[in-house]
Amino acid sequence: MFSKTCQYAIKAVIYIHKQSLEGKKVGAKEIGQEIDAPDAFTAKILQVLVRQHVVGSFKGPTGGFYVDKSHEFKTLKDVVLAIDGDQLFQGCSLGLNQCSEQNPCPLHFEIVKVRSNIHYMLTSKSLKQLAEEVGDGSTVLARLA
Amino acid sequence: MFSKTCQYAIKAVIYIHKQSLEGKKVGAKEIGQEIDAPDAFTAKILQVLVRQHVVGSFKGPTGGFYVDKSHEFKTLKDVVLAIDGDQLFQGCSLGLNQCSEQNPCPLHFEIVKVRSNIHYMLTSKSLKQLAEEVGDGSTVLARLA
DNA sequence: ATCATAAAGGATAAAAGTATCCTTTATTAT
DNA sequence: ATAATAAAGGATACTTTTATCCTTTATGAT
Ligand code: FES
Ligand code: FES
Repeated sequence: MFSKTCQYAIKAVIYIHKQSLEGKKVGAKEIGQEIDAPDAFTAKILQVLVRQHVVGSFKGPTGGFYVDKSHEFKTLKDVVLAIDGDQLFQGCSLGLNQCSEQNPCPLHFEIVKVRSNIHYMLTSKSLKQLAEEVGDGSTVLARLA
Repeated sequence: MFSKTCQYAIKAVIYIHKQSLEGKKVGAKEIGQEIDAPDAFTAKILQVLVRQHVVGSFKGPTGGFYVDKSHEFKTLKDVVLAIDGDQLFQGCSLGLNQCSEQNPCPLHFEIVKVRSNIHYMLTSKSLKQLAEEVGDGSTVLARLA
């Protein structure tokens, strides 16, 4: 459903939000450790997320990744779009050159429903809410091996 | 959502069903052309589907791929399981070592709903029905470039 | 000013997924 | 029996994704 890169991205963004709730900036290394992803690779992913304004970053000592008011309306959908693009939302699930209502593939009409669910999943909760759920322990970003 | 290989597999199986409706066996080459997939690669995928008893095959002249009574309860879900495995159905969408209700990732409870939709999509219609829809032109397996 | 820190960027490398080609085996038609 | 056909299998190549490492740039602390 999501590329491995995108899974990392989702977890990273939620973790950044969680730390930003406490006003903390976090480094790529720490993020990688917290979400159980290789840190150099995590850093690469974060570069993309910063370019797409999903999160902010600051260089130098006391630097790191964070979110502020300017990111408050970003959702998981923006994360997915930034990393995996719009294939999941726009493309034909069977790989036809485009998804078309007039010339549908055998899965089209069911896929439309699935997509609607996925869209809801990725937009209904704010990243802040998701971060709070991790904060209070009701969900987790990593698990012991 | 599905690997490219799996997209090919789904289209191939539906096409085989379509031809079997008319009692015809079909070769890998023809299948590849009809579903717009490389034929040698299509042949490889078909080997897996045959091993998993999703379709049948017969060697030699007049040979080819087909389905009969023994395949009548196979669904698209079996195709996806044969090619992509159970990651889509059982795995954690965020890549945690396993999906767990007790220790859920932030997307878990929404993913459960999405999965239920996907499961329905892949099991509610028989492969025969899907083949008929392609047969009567209401859906398509390929489109002109 | 200098140094330490952390993100950004570039260059590779390793692994997985996708694709091609050639040989072997089973089956049919002659 | 022989030749032709088509799937099965094996080896190899190409591409994309995932991952690592090293250098450069920006910033803050001293
Ligand atoms: S045409 Fe295939 S999903 Fe719409
Ligand atoms: S724990 Fe992640 S999907 Fe269930």
